[in-house]
Amino acid sequence: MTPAASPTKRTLSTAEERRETVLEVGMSAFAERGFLGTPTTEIAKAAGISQAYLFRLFPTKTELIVAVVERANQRIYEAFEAAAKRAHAEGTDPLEAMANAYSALLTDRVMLMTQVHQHAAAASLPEVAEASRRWFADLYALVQRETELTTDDIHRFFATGMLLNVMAAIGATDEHGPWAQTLRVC
Amino acid sequence: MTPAASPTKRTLSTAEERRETVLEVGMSAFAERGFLGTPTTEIAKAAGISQAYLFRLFPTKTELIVAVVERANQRIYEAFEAAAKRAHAEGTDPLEAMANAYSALLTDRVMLMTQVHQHAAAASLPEVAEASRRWFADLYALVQRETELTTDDIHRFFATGMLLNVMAAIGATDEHGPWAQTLRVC
DNA sequence: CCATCGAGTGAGTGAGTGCTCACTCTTCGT
DNA sequence: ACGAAGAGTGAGCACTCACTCACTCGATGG
Repeated sequence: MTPAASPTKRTLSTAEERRETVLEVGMSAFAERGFLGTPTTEIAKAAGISQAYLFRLFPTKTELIVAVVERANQRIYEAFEAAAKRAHAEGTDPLEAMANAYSALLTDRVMLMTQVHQHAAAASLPEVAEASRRWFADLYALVQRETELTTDDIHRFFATGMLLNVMAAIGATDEHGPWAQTLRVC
Repeated sequence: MTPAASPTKRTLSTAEERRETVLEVGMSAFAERGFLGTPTTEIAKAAGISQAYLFRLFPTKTELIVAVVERANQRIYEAFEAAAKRAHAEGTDPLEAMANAYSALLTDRVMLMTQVHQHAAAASLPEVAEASRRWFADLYALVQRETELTTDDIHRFFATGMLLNVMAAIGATDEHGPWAQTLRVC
């Protein structure tokens, strides 16, 4: 049983690779049923590892939740950053670019629901609340730096984003009537 | 052990009175730790009844959750309605009156968190999503009828409300910096 | 070839958790 | 005075959940 051939073929993954997988499938799972509503067994199964090993990678469920939240927020930040950079290079409106980037992210139900669950979980998990605030501050600074808009416009920008979150979360579509059509516009 | 005296004194409550109490303390309990995070035992204890009886009053936990959500939404609607009526009588701006009414409601942490948890729970509980949509539609109709504003202004009104929700949920206060000061204004 | 170490798991465990059932005690109309 | 209807509960069932431990096995350097 000498593994003479295929020197780069690994049957075991590194812990870091596994953590990566767990974060990814964990985010999906949490998005569907919420942080408390999703058991760790389910995430372990989806990641293709035992629950016991999941707890070696993330010592508590809370730590996994916080890691998922951090990653989702980071992804939003990077999308905004890239959109602004592109807009500047192309000479188009950076705010519009960022708004479009956010809309695009929200079409991914996983990102959307992670946002909403994050805000709900902030009440019981101080680490989540802290992370939310930190990324809000960073995002605000980014928008302010890249657009040089008035605080009033920036307020409107974020407010619209939060309304979009809620509309999507409660499943409001244009068919539900004029109210949904009006409130779902960016 | 004859209860000879005190003929009008009732030691038992009616089921309706109990349901009322359960709704009230249930809303508080759910607000703190979320719908899934709050066990029914805790609510029963807070309401001063056995868990067994709680399940006679509300046959499933989900039914209790939906009842709590309905009540919170109804309270918001009534607050808006009263504010608009008062504004019309006094000749002041009805939109401003409703905005103030909402701000006042949000100072009650129970109402605030019930809103946020409702939006998060909408993903897993279709009844909650349906209730959210129904009350949003009613609220929209009310604002439109009472203010005769452009859809753009109504959009801004609701968007601001949702942003306020989130800011409060993640515990953002003015001390957290200029971003919080800007985004927390109505 | 072997020692060492990191990857990985089967099989739990104790503390809940929603919900049920058989039963008791009050109230109230007649 | 009595009996039906309603208020109310103790005890527990069936199941789930986060988390643990003793253990196996594959990879890698010397």
